[in-house]
Amino acid sequence: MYDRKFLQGTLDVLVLKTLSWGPMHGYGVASWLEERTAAALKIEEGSLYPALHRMERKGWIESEWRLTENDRRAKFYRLTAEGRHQLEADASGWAAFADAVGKVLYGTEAPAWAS
Amino acid sequence: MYDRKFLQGTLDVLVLKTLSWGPMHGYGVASWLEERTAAALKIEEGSLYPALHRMERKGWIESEWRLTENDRRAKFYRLTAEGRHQLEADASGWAAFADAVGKVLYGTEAPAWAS
DNA sequence: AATACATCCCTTGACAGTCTAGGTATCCCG
DNA sequence: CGGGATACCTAGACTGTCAAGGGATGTATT
Repeated sequence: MYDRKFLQGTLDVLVLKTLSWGPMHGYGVASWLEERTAAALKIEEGSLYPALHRMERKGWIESEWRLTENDRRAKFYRLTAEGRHQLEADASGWAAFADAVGKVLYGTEAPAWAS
Repeated sequence: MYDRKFLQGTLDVLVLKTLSWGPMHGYGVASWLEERTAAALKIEEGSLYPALHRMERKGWIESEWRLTENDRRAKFYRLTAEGRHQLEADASGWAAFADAVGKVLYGTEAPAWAS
């Protein structure tokens, strides 16, 4: 059970990665993320939709109203070329960050001042 | 070069882990974190000191004015038992979160809707 | 003696992102 | 008809980070 606070800043890259598989609507993105991570990640709608709008304003994704398989209207988001660039940058950024945190949390090398 | 935005929520556990090696002052904690991660992490003082005060209020750490090796006055922080509990919880929480994000970012299993 | 740099502490104000808690509408199933 | 799933949205509170300032003292350089 992870702590929600870590999500900060990571939601964007998670959504971008999800959309890199193909266009999908917000609800579907959230569902897949939760399913894919065995509910370890819980995506709140109050975080998701602002994030989608934010990224659309930035030109990372584009939207289009379409019908789902269930004949419901939904706004499908699609990665732009810029969004794909952003995804690559953020994915490697995350890797570097996670690696740095891992060094601290799971490293066994004691600091000099540790008696 | 990681993106600073990911730090959100992680600073506390990084500081707690650093202090788990023994008491240290704020400046020393920041220096060690930056050195340990090869400057991948940059700890801003404007984030660090509020974090220390926050954690002291929560009872995770305790402080005491002492002299450093260089004969400078500095506020040394020490983990409390509660802080050690918090560290364990947050460390495993981080691991779970990082694992979940990793599944999404580096997984090769395509969603059903990916044609 | 003056200057610079490193060590050590702190706070204020702006800002960004998340969450809670609401709201709307349609469809399907019992 | 009621409830739950699907699908969208926003307002307001909150939290944490950052930029940009501040001060004080020790050491090294000039």
